[in-house]
Amino acid sequence: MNRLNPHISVDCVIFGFDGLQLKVLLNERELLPDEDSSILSDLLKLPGSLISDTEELDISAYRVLKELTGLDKIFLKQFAVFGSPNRLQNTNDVEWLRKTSGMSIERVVTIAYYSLVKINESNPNESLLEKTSWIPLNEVPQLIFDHNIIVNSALEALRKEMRTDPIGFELLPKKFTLRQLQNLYEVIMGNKLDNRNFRKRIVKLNYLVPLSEKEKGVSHKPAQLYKFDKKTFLRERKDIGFVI
Amino acid sequence: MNRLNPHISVDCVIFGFDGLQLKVLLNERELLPDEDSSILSDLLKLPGSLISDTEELDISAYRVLKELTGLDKIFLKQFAVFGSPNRLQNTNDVEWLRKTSGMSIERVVTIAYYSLVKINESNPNESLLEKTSWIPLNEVPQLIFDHNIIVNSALEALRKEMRTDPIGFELLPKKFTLRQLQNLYEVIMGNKLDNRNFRKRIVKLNYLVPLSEKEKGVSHKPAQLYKFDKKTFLRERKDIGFVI
DNA sequence: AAACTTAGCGTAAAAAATACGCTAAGTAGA
DNA sequence: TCTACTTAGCGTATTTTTTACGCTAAGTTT
Repeated sequence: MNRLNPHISVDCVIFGFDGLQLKVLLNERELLPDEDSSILSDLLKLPGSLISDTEELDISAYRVLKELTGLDKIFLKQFAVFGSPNRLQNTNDVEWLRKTSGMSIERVVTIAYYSLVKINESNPNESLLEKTSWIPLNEVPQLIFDHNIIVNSALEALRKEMRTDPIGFELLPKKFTLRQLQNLYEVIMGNKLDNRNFRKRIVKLNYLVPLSEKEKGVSHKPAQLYKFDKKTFLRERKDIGFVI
Repeated sequence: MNRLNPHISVDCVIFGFDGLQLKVLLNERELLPDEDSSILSDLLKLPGSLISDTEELDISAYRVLKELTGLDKIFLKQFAVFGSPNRLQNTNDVEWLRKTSGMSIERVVTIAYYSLVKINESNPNESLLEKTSWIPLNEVPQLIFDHNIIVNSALEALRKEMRTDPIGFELLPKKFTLRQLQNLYEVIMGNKLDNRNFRKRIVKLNYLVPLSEKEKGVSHKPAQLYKFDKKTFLRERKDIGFVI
């Protein structure tokens, strides 16, 4: 990696779904030698980095993701930019940023991405394991800088995208049950769905293919596993309407 | 306005609709003294500016818009970021940028906005009038830098947004006919709609209110004028579904 | 007055969304 | 092995929305 550009960064809101809850992957920011952790409340941050000066923005984001999750072909979407002149307010945090980057920092415009990760397939970098954790969305504490705003904004962007694109599968294992799929949509969109009608809706979709396998290790009737066939989806995709 | 930040700019894709065509507002970039215009093909550019170092990003974009259209309460949406390390390739253009900004330029990350303007109410700044023109989307020539890519990307973002939000009205006069509305959606979404079914769809919407006025100056039966009632829309907005 | 264009109303059929009843297949605990 | 319990999974009837298409009315232009 080349020289860092101290004016522009990328931050990633990494979403994961454990079957019941939507979670987000957060980093601890290291304490500075002279900091007293007991009086600091915002020690968690979004994974991110200043960009390298010769690097595509998306590649910067992928780099951050790869370091953290060990995955490299994961869903990534640039959804907003945060560049308020005074978004770096907390002087402790600015000091931390200055020291860890080794550069003098004035204003940093950050390009925000959200990413969807199959939580069970992700394999956090061992060395970072202790400093990284999946936090349920409704338990996210106060974060560094404006990172709470970025998380909320990412969630809205995700919801919006889910209304028009089938990206939910990025959060599920390759083989999933209809129950998992339904839970996912219920949690993210925030409304209950009728079991039976949901099912009927799925059966009509040719790009959701039932496998000849069943769920294992559950304490009730095991459900059929399905997979998402992206090719079929793209081929059959019908023009959705529009709102007036 | 304060000191400029030579690393970050805003660019605006300003859309307008004349009743039949979707157009975009473009600027001429001035010739440098030693340039031969006859050998240059890309002399048009998107309106934009390096940001001021103390300015919110959105405010920078509004500033550009205000200067160009004389309007200040217009629809503006940040939709993408373009920051490829080599997006400023053409050396003539870089030289132009260097001279007009008075700064040394290396890599510029641009925050892209699109804006929707009521074309008949806009009132371009007199001094800029000669250097600004509305170009139909399918006649946009080769532009400076990566601005063609930005225009195409803006159009896609606009289409996507129109599927879920009633933003088309931003492009129409306050009082409009159903024919105008239908033309607008046909042009942007790229498909013909049935006259009669379109009409029925509208009548059901309480936020599209018929006025007691009719169209004037047309060579056929004048149509009823309608207006968009945003308050009613927000109040009655129903949860739209989602794609799986 | 005739030709023409767009506005505007209506009806029937097809498709999609909703509401709800019920059985089947498995697990866990007694 | 029996019973209780949980979730899977199929079906049907009703309502709502979308689609397709026929037709008349009200203006303008020649």
